[in-house]
Amino acid sequence: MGADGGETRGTGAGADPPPEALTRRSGFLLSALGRRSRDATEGALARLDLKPMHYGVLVVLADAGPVTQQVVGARLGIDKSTMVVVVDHLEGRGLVERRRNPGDRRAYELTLTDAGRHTLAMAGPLVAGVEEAVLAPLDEAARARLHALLLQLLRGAD
Amino acid sequence: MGADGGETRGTGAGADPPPEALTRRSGFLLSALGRRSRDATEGALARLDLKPMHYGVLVVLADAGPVTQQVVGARLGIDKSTMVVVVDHLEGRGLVERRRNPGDRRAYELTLTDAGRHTLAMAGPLVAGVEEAVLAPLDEAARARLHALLLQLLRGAD
DNA sequence: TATTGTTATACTCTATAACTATA
DNA sequence: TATAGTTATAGAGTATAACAATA
Repeated sequence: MGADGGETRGTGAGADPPPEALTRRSGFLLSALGRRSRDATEGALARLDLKPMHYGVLVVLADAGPVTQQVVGARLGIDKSTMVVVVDHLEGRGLVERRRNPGDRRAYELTLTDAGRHTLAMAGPLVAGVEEAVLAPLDEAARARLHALLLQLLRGAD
Repeated sequence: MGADGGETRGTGAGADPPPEALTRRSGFLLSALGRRSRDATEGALARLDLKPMHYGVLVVLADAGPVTQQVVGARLGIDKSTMVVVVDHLEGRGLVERRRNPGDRRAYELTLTDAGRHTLAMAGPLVAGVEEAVLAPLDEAARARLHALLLQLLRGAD
């Protein structure tokens, strides 16, 4: 957890507020808001029977074209054994296809199917809607400032 | 996860960067940075044999004085059955004491011991150090802006 | 010998439900 | 009947290690 104290769920739900000694820390806030955003996205994507991880795989494939499981996993920080389960799910639903790479027959090329592109197109607005709800307290200028700061943090530690 | 794609670990570690289609979303960034902050804090507190949740309990007790397990749990969003395990650990190490409440003998009052206060005093700088590392890419003014924005988000959804 | 993907397994975290002792 | 805390259990989520096929 962040500079946390272990908010598990609901820091900001209906429960008592966390003490100022914790909310004073940006690390705690990042952790609490990250969890809130994550949980809300998970709830929204459940309607499409997708977990955030599945959505991420679809996004990477749409973005980077056919690539191997390993490459997708590296982009998302997903372990290769977890990737198997995730791709099994997506393939079982006809959203993704595994094709043996002729050049290296150990590897699969993962490709988006039309159904996968369609599902991704439905998921996008759901994810955007969650973000809209999370960012609701901020006006457009504040959102832009926040995004720039967060991006700087992500990049800075690479 | 945030507006994520399921970064599991290492979005920002040594792996490939996530695609722009994901980093474009503030929700994804919140989720990724929240996890980074959380993991780093967990690593730092491990030296004191504390998890972030344990640290949070100590902070609440230092902040709010003797209160019941239920109250602490509500402040941190920790389930009551999880609270039992957390307090067992803290009590076993002599950092916290359980005292029956004379007014309501079902409830315990949790109190910080001197050892608990001492451990908390050691943990504070560790947590602050993690935050310093996470926020390193930002100067003081940017950190203040970020904190204000995050606080507004946390409060706004209460 | 190293690598892609697979399988089996174990571990952590957390939630749920049933129980106790009080109220 | 309801509440504070406890216990037991089950479910996610994820990591590790051993294995197959290929390089």
